[in-house]
Amino acid sequence: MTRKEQKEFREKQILFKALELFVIKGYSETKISDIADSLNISIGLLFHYYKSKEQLYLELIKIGIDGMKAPQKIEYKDPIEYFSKFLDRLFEAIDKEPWICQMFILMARAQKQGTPDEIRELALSVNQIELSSKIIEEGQKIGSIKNGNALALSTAFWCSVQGIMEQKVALPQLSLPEVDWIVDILRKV
Amino acid sequence: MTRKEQKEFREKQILFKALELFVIKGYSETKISDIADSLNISIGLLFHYYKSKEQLYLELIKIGIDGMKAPQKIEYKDPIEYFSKFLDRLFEAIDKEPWICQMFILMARAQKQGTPDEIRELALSVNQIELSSKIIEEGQKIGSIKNGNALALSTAFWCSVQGIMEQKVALPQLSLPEVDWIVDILRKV
DNA sequence: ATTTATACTGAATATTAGTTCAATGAATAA
DNA sequence: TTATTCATTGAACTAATATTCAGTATAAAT
Repeated sequence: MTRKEQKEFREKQILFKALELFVIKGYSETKISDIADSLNISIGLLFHYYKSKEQLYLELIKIGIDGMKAPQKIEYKDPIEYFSKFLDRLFEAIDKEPWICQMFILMARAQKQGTPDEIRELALSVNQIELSSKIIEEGQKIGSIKNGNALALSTAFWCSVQGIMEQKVALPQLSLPEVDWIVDILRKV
Repeated sequence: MTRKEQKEFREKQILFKALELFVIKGYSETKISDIADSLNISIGLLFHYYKSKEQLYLELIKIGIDGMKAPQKIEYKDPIEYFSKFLDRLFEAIDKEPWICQMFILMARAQKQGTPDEIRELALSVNQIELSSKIIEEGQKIGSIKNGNALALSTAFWCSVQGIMEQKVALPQLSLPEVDWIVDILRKV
């Protein structure tokens, strides 16, 4: 393996192990030595690639933000269809790539108190709840989404999705619920 | 104030401040000195009442378990009505006593990885999701709750409730969503 | 009034975990 | 081939924070 390859390999290896451990144990509860040990590398080597634990967190959040900013080309006539398709794709992606579920959770947690300020602000820069409330308002106009405060509806929807992701990580054996069950939070009966 | 009263006062004072800080900052991120400082007492005094930080966590979880085990005398004909009433009461209680919301979150978090084993197992001993799935099955029989894996439905429901509680603590200004929106996860259309 | 128990403090200590660094050997460039 | 760069390690250093403790003041008991 060339040095360039080795570097890229290590960087990714460390990053993804950090993501995994940050999510299952929590950021503060994860020791640098946990990451190093589970990769069978020295602590010194980890610091050779990332200058601090917080830097590692930061790099992950940057990746998460890039992923969320990538234009989601979801075609839809009815906004309900948008959320339905979104969840379909999310669940499908998670089945194939567990790290997507982990990233989803990391981003959500990073927005909360207890996160280093710089990181928290970054994570807060992409606000899924607010974006969705615009689409919800469309749905309310055409009568497919129930009426009421769109922001609160969006909050209920995303909280539900996040809660399910958290559950998935805590108890992987548990099967994901039907997409329709979650979309029913929005759907007008 | 008599010594007995003083003792009880301090014990509660410390316990509830710990609950508040554990929930808004996270257990690991909360320093013993944070608790002591915000109560204007010395660190030594805190250790006079509780022998360790983990002990404090344990005492809180015990209280949480007692609260959940207290028989919930909710009268209902239709299981949907049970969940509706349950949430009504929960939201009402939270409005009056913020610590109930905090306790709800602490219990949920304690069940996840990253928690000291002894505490995690204790928290896992009361499983709201499993209990509710029994009631959901009743509702499926009489046709008021949508069909499908009752445990997964229960999971979706409780994840949603938990997500909303977390949101409430992170951003208290945000208003709670309508109870009906959440119950719609269960309701058969 | 004297003694005893305990609420309380501030400083000292212990422990944990993040970070630095000098040394080694292997890959790359000259 | 020789020099240089860099991946890697393990031990040392440091910072943060949990925990202990000797001492003081005050309430309770004798």
